[in-house]
Amino acid sequence: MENKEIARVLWETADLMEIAAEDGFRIRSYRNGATAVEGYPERIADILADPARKVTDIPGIGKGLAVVLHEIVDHGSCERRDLLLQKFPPTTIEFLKIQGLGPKSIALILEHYRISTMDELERLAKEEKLRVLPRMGAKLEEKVLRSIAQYRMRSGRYLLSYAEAMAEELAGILRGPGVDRITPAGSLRRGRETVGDLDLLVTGPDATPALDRFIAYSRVEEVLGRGENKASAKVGREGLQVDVRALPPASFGAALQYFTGSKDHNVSLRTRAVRMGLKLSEYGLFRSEGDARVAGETEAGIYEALGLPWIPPELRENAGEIEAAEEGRLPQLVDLADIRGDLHMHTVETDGRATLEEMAAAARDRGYQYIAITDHSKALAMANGLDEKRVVEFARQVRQINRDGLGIRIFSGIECDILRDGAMDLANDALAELDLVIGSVHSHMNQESAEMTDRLLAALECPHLRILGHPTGRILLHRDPFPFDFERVVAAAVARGVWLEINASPERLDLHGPLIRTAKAKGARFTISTDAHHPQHLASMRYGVLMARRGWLAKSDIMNTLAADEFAAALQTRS
DNA sequence: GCCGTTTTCGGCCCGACTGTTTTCAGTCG
Repeated sequence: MENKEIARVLWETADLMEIAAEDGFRIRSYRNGATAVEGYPERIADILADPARKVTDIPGIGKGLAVVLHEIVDHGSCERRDLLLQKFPPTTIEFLKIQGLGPKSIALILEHYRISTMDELERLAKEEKLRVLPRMGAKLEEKVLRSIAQYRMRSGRYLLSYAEAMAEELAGILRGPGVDRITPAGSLRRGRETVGDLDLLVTGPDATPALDRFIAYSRVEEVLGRGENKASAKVGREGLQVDVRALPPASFGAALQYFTGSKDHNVSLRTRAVRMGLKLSEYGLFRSEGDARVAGETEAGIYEALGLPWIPPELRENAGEIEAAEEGRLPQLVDLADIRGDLHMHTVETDGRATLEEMAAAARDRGYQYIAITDHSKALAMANGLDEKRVVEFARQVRQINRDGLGIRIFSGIECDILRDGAMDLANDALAELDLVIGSVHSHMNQESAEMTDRLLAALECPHLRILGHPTGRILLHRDPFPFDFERVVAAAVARGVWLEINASPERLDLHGPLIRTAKAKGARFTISTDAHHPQHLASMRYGVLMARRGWLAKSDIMNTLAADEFAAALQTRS
């Protein structure tokens, strides 16, 4: 059993405990334990199996959770969870995702009505049966119905990071004699921030046995189909649909192109082929007359035969990329290797899980020249945000660290809350002490568009603000972006020399491709940052780079591709 | 349930908003 699965059981148990109104601190311990397990570099199952090792050496795991971990690894669940599930069916945990419903309300509803599915919850709200319960009213019913609608729209999609991990896991299963390459296609390959299903292409002289290995894999929950060249199944507890295709090397390029999509891109490409007297399918590029094969072994060969340079998958959204390719205007897209520093991260000073030194060491190991430490400001009380006094002390400390030399340059920074009226959460003279101020919205996200726009415009007036953090505030599959006049805010940011963050956290990926393109057209400059709360999160940079590529950005559009001295100089000047 | 310890128990992250109240519980971040 992998750490992720163990953590998942712990998270779920904690949710159930919350609905059951168990002790809050115990619930917290379960969640801490889940985080610890999830992020642990070794397999917990291995440690448990080794009599010379103790899981209780892991911070956050004590005697109690050690027993629980044994139970989970041995039979996939623990006693506490099993007992709770008798009272609250597993589907009711999903109710926690409905805005306006917390554990107390869910417990109350379940006390009065025997329901277990989202449909039944929806019916209760529609039939005005929630408002008869204490502390519930018409407004709540409305909110619940709205939120269920959103929930439905999101369900069936998965985070890019989840799909990517699944693709890697399955590649390990598919690999074998006769298999040369295993390549994810579809929206995962295009770097879309969420993925509906996973397409894996397997090629080699004898690729079909890989389909058997796939079907036999222990994490396959339900086989949907198995043909000669294709197998489909739902994999993992979340039921991600995976299609595995076995392909002969001769048509691999054509299949990769076809299954990468997007559908609209392919339609345009096929239309183009027809105009040229050709015919494009997943089997290759052929002459319309006579069926002679023109290309198919490689993707590049297909594009070339169509008179185009190879188009990076991130651009294949039929959003002008074919025209640009034709005219030789495809951008030289930024690469992960271009990134020289990470400009948004948290430490134990607020809600991060590692010290400044640990984050710096991890960044240095990634080959970065610099980082900015940007903990939260005081408005985020739950995160123990920094007040003016702590900010000034922190800036002094960073200056000292840079004198001592950690092998990487540290910029002192802050992720300062933008308050509801657009004021910054910290006084200007404190912000002036810092090298880099990110301004972010973390509260009152339900403001009307006009109000939110004014709020952001007001924040941009702050002379110390350099970066607008996660500009739309969205949390993927969980919270929609808050409404505001994006173009007006971008125009103001450009005018004031404020850069836009591309937040690389896989739950955010904010900004995304289309907004990035809009902003670039208005002259915006960008930073890509991970918002890391743990050294491992620094690896999320690649997702941010994917967003930038989907936004057609080149290295020169992104400030943290600059060398340390150039970046420091850029911080000094308002461009 | 974890942790730390002045070793066996007390502290652990809190403030604001919302809708439902009629003085505040529950949700959210």
